Amino acid sequence: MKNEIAEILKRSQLSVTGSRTKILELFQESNGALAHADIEKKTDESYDRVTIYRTLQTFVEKGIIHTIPTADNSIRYALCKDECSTGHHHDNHVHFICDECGTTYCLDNITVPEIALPEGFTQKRADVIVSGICKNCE
Amino acid sequence: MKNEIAEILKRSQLSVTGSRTKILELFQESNGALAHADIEKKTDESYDRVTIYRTLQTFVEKGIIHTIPTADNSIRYALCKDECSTGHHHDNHVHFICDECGTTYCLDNITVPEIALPEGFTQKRADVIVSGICKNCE
DNA sequence: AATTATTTGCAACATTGTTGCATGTGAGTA
DNA sequence: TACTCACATGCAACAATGTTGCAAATAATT
Repeated sequence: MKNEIAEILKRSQLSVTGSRTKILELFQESNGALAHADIEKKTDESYDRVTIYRTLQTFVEKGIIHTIPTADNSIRYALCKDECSTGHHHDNHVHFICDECGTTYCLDNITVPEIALPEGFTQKRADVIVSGICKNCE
Repeated sequence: MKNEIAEILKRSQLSVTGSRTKILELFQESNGALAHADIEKKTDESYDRVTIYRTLQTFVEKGIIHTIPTADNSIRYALCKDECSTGHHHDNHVHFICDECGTTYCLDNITVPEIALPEGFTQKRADVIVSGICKNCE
């Protein structure tokens, strides 16, 4: 388990450090999306706020996690599936955000439909954000 | 023109004031999405920051504008089409955000495909965020 | 024109995110 | 294992963004 995490970090040419290991662990456990604030809480404030910001940035750059667009202004992050990092294709994500509890679910099994863009527009990425009430809040 | 704006405000039971008229005007002109910062600039700082925040909140509540989810955390707003305010149906929006210049386009002519949600999830709204390079930046 | 309800601006604060720099730690090498 | 160097961390200070309470100003109603 810890080994697996170390592997991921090394593959991305990142040093294996306490904060990175811990944060990656959190993502694997949570199985959903995390915002900066969530991570701060779950790590019990053992890491500096700045470190968390930088770790998240690094992870995004290396393609380990990706951001999820939200309408309230809190960036959320989720683990990338393997395909993300290949770069051979569009990054497509479907997420569900609960209006009630704010939990963000990755709906990986659903495919993003193709969107026909007007002339001159190039698509790099497509996100579908469905919001409403989740199964725990109904 | 000004009359039309006053009409919209009255229909929502809002007093017709300088800031509200001006901000609504901006939305009608821009024909795209605006963030708080854009509005501050375009109004030449003649209105207090707080007023702009509150005006935007009010407009959202009244269904005059809607928020657009973004991955950088800056909330953007755009005018609602008439259907928005009826509430008889899902609110569906397709937007294109340019990675280069940040301009947000509303792609109203494109329909959001139906997303099949897992059991227990209720959809209130669906946003499709396509990002990439727009026609001006290619 | 006077009254009332609403809106605005100010001040103060809270939250979120960024940058520079000194210190500490991990990874590679002798 | 000890040494070196690159990189990661924490701290401090700052910048941007958003919120709240309250008094003054303005719009709507009579």
